[in-house]
Amino acid sequence: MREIRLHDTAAGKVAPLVAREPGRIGIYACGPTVYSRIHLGNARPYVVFSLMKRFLEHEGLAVTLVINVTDVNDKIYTAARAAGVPSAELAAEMTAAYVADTDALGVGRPDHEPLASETMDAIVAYIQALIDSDHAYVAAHASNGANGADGADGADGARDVFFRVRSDPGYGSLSHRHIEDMDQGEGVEGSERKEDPLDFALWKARKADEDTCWPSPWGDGRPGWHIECSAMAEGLLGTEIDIHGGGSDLVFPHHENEAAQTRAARGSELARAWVHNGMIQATGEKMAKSVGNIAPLADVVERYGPSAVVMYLISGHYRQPLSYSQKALEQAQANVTRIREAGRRLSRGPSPVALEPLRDRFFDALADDFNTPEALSAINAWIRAAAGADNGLEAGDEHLREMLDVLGLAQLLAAPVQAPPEVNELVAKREDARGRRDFAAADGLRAQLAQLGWDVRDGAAGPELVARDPDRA
RNA sequence: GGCGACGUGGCGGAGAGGCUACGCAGCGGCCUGCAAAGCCGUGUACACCGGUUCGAAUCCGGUCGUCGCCUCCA
Repeated sequence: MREIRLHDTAAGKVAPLVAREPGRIGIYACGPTVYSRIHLGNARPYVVFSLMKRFLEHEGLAVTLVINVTDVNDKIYTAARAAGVPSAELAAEMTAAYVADTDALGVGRPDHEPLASETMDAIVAYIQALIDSDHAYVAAHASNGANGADGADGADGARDVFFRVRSDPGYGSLSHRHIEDMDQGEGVEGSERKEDPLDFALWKARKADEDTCWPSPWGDGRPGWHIECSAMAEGLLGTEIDIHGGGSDLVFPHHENEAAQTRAARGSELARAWVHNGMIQATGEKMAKSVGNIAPLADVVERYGPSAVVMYLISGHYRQPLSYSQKALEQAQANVTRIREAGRRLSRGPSPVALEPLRDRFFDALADDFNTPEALSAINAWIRAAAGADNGLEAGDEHLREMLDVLGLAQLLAAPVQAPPEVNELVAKREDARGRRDFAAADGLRAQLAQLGWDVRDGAAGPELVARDPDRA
């Protein structure tokens, strides 16, 4: 088996992936907060870690991929209020939309997709463990509502619980920053109840305008953002997870806090390797809902097709920023078309042994910090070589299928769609016209066929029908 | 202000001390009634200024610029 190397944010370098348990790899990636439809930027980690799983499986490892859904969160409350629907309803609706939107990409589903709302017992127990070990504390005063809108806030005695950041000597080791260097911004919600401005919330006492809450030893409330991931990840994968991933914007504070919680409560690291993908940029900056430069995933898939979207996402190295533009997606579409055309010229079956080095180059590239652009380059080289041999007529598609499958693009080699009878009739009429050298009539029929979504290519072996854009049915 | 990335040919985007990916677009050719698809050929790029070296786009220092994080964020 190849040695697989990945960039670990904590170590700050590319290092060999050594499975916690031989032959098995657990991956936990942070998924979306479901308060609206996801955008292209949210899709990047989904695709990166899904494809990483496929690659590791190809290398003979048993992989468990977990991508969580944050369905309890301030933004959800805010969005639900604005929409005039219960927050749980909005969250459920957007979770379903997220599943549909990512399903459309065709790269597979994670093995587990835990919801924060369904992990409450474990979250509460986790917080209790942190309190018991003195790494967390219950706020001295009941929350009185940050907005002061309702004097009854917290009257039931519900309290916030905070994590004592300075109690973790390892704090900052993931994001490589020192506590002293941090802006200790004031004015953050709940700051007056914290012992230290650095501390972050594990449990938030229920506010009057929040329509969901869960019971706890500290009163009704809900979990903070970071604790849910520690709890969900541990519940499904344990600690010292092989790979913990997400967008690079999560390194601090989200992942730093997760790591601190796990060290404090369990005495071990949450993850052995932290893998972060770069941001997608639009209009020169990070694509984000708060910036307003987002491209909803569903729209992009609708417009360019799922294969082109996946191709676009792997056209750059996962750790680098990736620019979003119409042109970039169109290029990805052209690349997809090129591969599909190549597949058309291949027979089904074993590939020439002489092409194995190119296939190996593909997998070696992925083993080297998941270098998809280099891997794509190997595919192109393979295609060129395969096509060069007897016009490609003798080459089988096995290698190409194997490579594309890891990228979630094997559908590009799907058998061509059969044309309906009326289309074939038009082709026959056109052949007739061509036989009479009535090219005006022939060209007219070709235009008609194009209207119906079929291209005709006149080859030595007769006309070939090609469905236009089968990726966008 | 602190921490960290990055500046590559028209565009996207790898790589990396000497062997100068790959794709898209363009151009020329073959094929074709014309197309389409394909094939062949074609572009000597690495922000700037110094330094190290026989040799640097690749290492070191500086300059300029862009981006990310430090606050919710994939």
